[in-house]
Amino acid sequence: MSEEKSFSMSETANFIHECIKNDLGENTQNIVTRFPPEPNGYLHIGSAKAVYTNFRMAEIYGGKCNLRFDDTNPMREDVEYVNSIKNDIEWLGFKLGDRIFYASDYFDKMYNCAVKLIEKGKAFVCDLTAEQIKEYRGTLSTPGKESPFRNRTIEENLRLFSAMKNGEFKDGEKTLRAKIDMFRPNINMRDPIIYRIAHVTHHNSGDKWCIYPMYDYAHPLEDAFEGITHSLCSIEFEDHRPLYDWFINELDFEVKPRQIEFAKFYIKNTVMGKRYLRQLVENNEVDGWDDPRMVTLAGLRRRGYTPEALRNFLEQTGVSKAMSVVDYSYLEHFAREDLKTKSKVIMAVLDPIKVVITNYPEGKVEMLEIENNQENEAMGTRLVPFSKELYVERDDFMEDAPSKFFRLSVGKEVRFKGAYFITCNEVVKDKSGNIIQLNCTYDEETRSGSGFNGRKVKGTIHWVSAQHAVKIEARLFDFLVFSDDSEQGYHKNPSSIVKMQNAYAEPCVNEANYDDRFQFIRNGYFCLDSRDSRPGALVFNRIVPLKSSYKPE
RNA sequence: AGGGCUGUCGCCAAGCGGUAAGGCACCAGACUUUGACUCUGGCAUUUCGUAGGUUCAAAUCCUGCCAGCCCUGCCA
Repeated sequence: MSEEKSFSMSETANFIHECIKNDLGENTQNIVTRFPPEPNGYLHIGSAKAVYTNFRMAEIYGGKCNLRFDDTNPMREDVEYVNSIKNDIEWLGFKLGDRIFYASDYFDKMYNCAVKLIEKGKAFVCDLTAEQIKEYRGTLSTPGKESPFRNRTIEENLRLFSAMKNGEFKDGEKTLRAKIDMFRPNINMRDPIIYRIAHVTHHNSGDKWCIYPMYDYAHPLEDAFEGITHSLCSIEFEDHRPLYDWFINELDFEVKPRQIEFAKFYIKNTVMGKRYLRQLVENNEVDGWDDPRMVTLAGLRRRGYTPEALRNFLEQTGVSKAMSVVDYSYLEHFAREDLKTKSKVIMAVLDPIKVVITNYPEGKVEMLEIENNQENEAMGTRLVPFSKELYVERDDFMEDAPSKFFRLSVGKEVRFKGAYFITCNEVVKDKSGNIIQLNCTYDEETRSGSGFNGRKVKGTIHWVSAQHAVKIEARLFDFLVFSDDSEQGYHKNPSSIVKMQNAYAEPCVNEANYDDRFQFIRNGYFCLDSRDSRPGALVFNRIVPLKSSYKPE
C-alpha cells in the first residue's frame, strides 16, 4: 500500500485520532486495538469497516491490533466461522500472526473477577425468572424496581455462584447480576445480568463451563486482560460505555481501556444484516455465504473484488459518528480504479451474432497482435486470430440506426478492434424475422498497425473468431434487493443474476487462473468463478461493468 | 422519568469563531483503435436541519424547536 495515500484515514475519524493522541501523548505507538467478532456468521462489508478501523488505526501509529473471538455464547457459534473470519481478515491484508485470542480462554479469570465483585458487594445471585427480570427492569420511560434477592449476603452469593458454576442449577434458574442502580435512565445500568447458566458444549472450552459471561461484562475484561488501549466499536454500544467503565473501575485494572464508538454504514440497495444473509443462505436463495451477489467478504472475493479495492473503499468512505448510506457506485469506482491498469484487456462477446466477411479468403487465419493493456505497456501484447467468420455483440448492430449510433448498421463502416474497417452490407434473417447473420466486407488496406490514414471511422467494436473462440458462461449480477419505502425497507430483485451461457471469448482465456482478472473490452471486468468454473467449461463472473456515456434514444 | 447519539451539495466527507477542502455521481467539451481511460470546465454566497441569540465576524459559541438512528435479550 502506498504510504502517502494510506494516511488519509487521519483526515477523517478525527475524533478518534484526538482521543488517541490525548491518551497516549508521545507514545502513540503503544496503541493496542482489537476486532472482536462473535464467530456466528461470515464477515460482511459492514464488519469489514470495524476490522479496517481497528487494524488500520494500529497500523497508522505502529501499534498492535488483536483479533479476538468473542465466543461467550456457545449456542450460536461454530469453528466454521472462526476459520472464515481469520481467512477474510488476512485476505484484506492484515497480518494476524500471534495476535489471535479467544474470550473463552479467559473464562477462569472472568470467574475470579466475578467473585471479586461479589466480595465487594457489587454483584448478587438473582432467582428471578426471565419474565420477572424483564418486568423488574422497567421500561424506556419508567424506572425499574429492585430484585428481592438484591440484598443477599456476600457469603450466600459466593456459595450460590459457586453452585451455579458447579452445575447445581438448571438453565435459567439463576443469574449473577451486577448491583448498580435500577433507577437509571440508561437501562444497561439497571442491575445487568453478567452470568447466565447454559448447559451447552462450547466449541473451545468444551464442557468445562455451564455458566457463561454476558457481553457487557466480558468485553471490558477481555480488553483489559489484553492491554487494549482503544476499543473502537460501532455506535450502538455508546449506551453501554458507562457499564464498560463501571466494570473497569470496580475491578481496578491498572491500564484502563477506552471505548470509542463510530457510526456503521449502510450501502444503498443492499441488506447487510447477518440475520438476513443467513436466511438467504439457509433458504437456498443464494449459492452459499460466498454467492457473488452477497456483500460478505467471501462473496465479494468470489465476485472478483480485490482486497485493495475494498481497502480503498473503506479508507475513502471515512469514519464519523453520523449514520451513512453509501452509494454502491462508490464501491464500483474503487474496483474499476484498482483493476484498470492491472487487468489484461481482451475481447469476449456475451450475446453473439455471426458476421461473415464475404470478401475474406476462405480458410485464411491471421494472428493479429493486440496490446494487453493500453495504459500499461509492460503487460505486453498477444496474438488474436481473425478469420472469415466472427461473432460480434448483438447490441452492436442496429437495423434502423439513428445518426448517433456509431456501430454496425447496413451501409456503415466501423473498425473491428485490432483488425480492419468492416462494412455491413446485408442482414440475414430466419423465417420468423430474427437476425441470424450479418454479411460484411473488409478493406485490406485498413489493417490495424498498417498506418492507414485514408479515412476515419467513428466506432470500434470488439469481436471474436468463430472457429477459434472459447465458449464460456458469463454471469452478470445486479442487486439482490432494491430499497423502497415498505415496512421492511426493500423488495427482492427477481433478476439479480443473468447467466449468458452462449458467450464466446478469445482463446487466451483457456490459460486463465482463478486469481486473474480480465477486462472484457466494453463489457466490464471479469474473473473466473472459483466454485463453478472448470477447464473446458469456463464460468466468468462480472465484477463490475464499465462506465458508459452512450445513451440509446 | 425516558436516555444517548447524529444532522455540511444526489451520496460520503473536511471544517474546531475570520468568511464552505476533497472524492463519488451528474452535466458540458476535448482526446480516443474500448461511447472505457485520460484531460478541461461546471456543480453549496438568498449556503451548513430550523428559528432566535452572542459577536466587528458564526457551519463553528448559546437557547428553543424539527428530523433521523440506537436502547426495555438470561444476544453480541
